[in-house]
Amino acid sequence: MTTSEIIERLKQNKLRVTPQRVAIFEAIYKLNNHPTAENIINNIKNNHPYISQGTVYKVLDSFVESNLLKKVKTENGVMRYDHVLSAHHHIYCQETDRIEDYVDDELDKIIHQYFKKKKINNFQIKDIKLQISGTFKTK
Amino acid sequence: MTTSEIIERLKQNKLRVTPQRVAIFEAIYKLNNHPTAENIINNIKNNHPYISQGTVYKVLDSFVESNLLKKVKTENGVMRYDHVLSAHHHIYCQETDRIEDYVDDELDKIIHQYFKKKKINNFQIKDIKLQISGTFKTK
DNA sequence: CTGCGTGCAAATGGTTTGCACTACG
DNA sequence: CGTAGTGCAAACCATTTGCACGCAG
Repeated sequence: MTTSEIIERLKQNKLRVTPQRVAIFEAIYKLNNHPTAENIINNIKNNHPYISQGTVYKVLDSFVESNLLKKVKTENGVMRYDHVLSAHHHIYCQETDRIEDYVDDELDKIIHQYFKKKKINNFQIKDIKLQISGTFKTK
Repeated sequence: MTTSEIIERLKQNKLRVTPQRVAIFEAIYKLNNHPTAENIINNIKNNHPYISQGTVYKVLDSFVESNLLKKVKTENGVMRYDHVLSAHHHIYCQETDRIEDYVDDELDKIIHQYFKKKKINNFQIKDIKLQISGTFKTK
């Protein structure tokens, strides 16, 4: 994603284009493994040494507000920011703490059909997410 | 669960029996909706005014260590403690913040079979949890 | 020029920790 | 009795907030 595309993206969402916002946007797309706020701050510091972490949090919130990102809460309670917007599940590696997205329409269909037949008492399902935990094989 | 059963349970797990531990154990079984540490502290204060919250956290950790409880981290980042030990999923009500357990062997079987056929690249699955979000119907 | 965005530093809040004291076994 | 458990208060740490200043539109 180029800088001008990012600027376009921000404008579309009626967000003022500031160097900080652009830098944060770039960082998230560069670090495309669900970075934490800390990851983002560190990544930005390389190119843009002057950015305050309060701002990073505020910008991230504004991105979430505008649906450019999703906030994901992890096992150990730190937020991660996810730029994949379509519905997807998460694969979580217990050893390396890595999170990968997992999209599987077939699986979604199976689960969806299952719950079509089998209702849960007095509950209206809006969304189902899987968390698949395990380890990456280091072949 | 009676007090003597609780004491038995603690002994089985080689945990010293103290009034604090018994009180916390009781509270968790009374508040059987995945209480937070805060819920537990408030509940205990009614009968046992003198208990420090540091202790509550330590006791909860020791219970988790001994597999008497499971720690669950929720959307908004607070820990909840869950005394259901068998594998289960969670139903999360977006309106009331309520969490219910959901056990469904048939569903587990379907998902398990699905992943038997369809492997995920270089990943060994240890555990799959569903988070079912939605709202309880207020008939 | 007007107000949104930024930087800074202080506040927050759930959880953890260190240490002296207590009481279980 | 000795050691694990407790109470207390201070520390932690990711995140949030308040406010004065700066820059985008």
